[in-house]
Amino acid sequence: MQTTIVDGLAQLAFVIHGTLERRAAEHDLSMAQTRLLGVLRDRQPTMNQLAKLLSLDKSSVTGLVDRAERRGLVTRLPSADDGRAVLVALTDEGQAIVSRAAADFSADVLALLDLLPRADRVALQEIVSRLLAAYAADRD
Amino acid sequence: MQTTIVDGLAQLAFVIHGTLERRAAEHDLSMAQTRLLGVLRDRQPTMNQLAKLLSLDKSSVTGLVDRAERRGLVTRLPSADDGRAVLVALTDEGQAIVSRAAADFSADVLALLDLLPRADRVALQEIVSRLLAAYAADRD
DNA sequence: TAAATTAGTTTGTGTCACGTACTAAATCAA
DNA sequence: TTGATTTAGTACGTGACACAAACTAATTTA
Repeated sequence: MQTTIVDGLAQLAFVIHGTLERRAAEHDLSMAQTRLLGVLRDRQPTMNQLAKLLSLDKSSVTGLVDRAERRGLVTRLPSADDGRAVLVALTDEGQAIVSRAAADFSADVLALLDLLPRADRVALQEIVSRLLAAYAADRD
Repeated sequence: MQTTIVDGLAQLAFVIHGTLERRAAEHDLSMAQTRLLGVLRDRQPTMNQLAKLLSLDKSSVTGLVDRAERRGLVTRLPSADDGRAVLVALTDEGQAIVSRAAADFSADVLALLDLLPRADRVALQEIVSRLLAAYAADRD
């Protein structure tokens, strides 16, 4: 059966995805909110850019940002360049919560990897890097 | 800041998860519906067992199965053992659609892996197998 | 400068997940 | 055996989420 590697990767993807979901939930974050905060960690995009970054319809982003803003995790700022545009940024609280969730998630994944012998960890990192690079190159 | 192994694995998990989501969507299946049909491929559980398999509240499963049944993908059957229980099973159409979606997803993941040199593919398969085995053993 | 485009919100629809309350069947206790 | 409790499943109400279509306001373009 050739599908072994497919099943394995799918299982691994679900394990990692589930880990993130669980850790995010501990901070009362849904996956949608988590993705929003994650994207805003090193950016201050417009609503439109945000929609592209998250692969969502712009009307979906309005609601997502509304709820995050209501919780004090993000702010809407006017754009200096374009009077129509709105910039979205993390608040200090948003910054703090996403940092904590990311650290928790990181610890979980590192603990998972600690189950492997060191040589496997090193090899896995290299292979995954190559795979993602090839995937990115292929997506052009 | 370099890309860490945690980031790499998270990215890979999202790529694979997104691939499944996209392929499922081509068959008008949400992730929730896809998980439902996937679980029913080799089982005919009660609503209660289904809730445990999917880690959902039983009231959530009622709605999920309602919508799948309305689309003709699953059926509710009476249980011979327990007059309260309801068995859920795939219809022929449900079977067909989940098989097609699984085949499409499999093809995508194999195409992704084809971007790697053969030695990497082999190594990846082995490492992922070991990782999942260790994870399962750890979960006892 | 009038027309077309773009950014964002509003509104309406559907899915999804949860908690609570409910009905009916099965099990337990006395 | 029968009355009380537990269990399986559904109904209902709420809220997050995602989309499409219609709308307003600002910016470009012709």
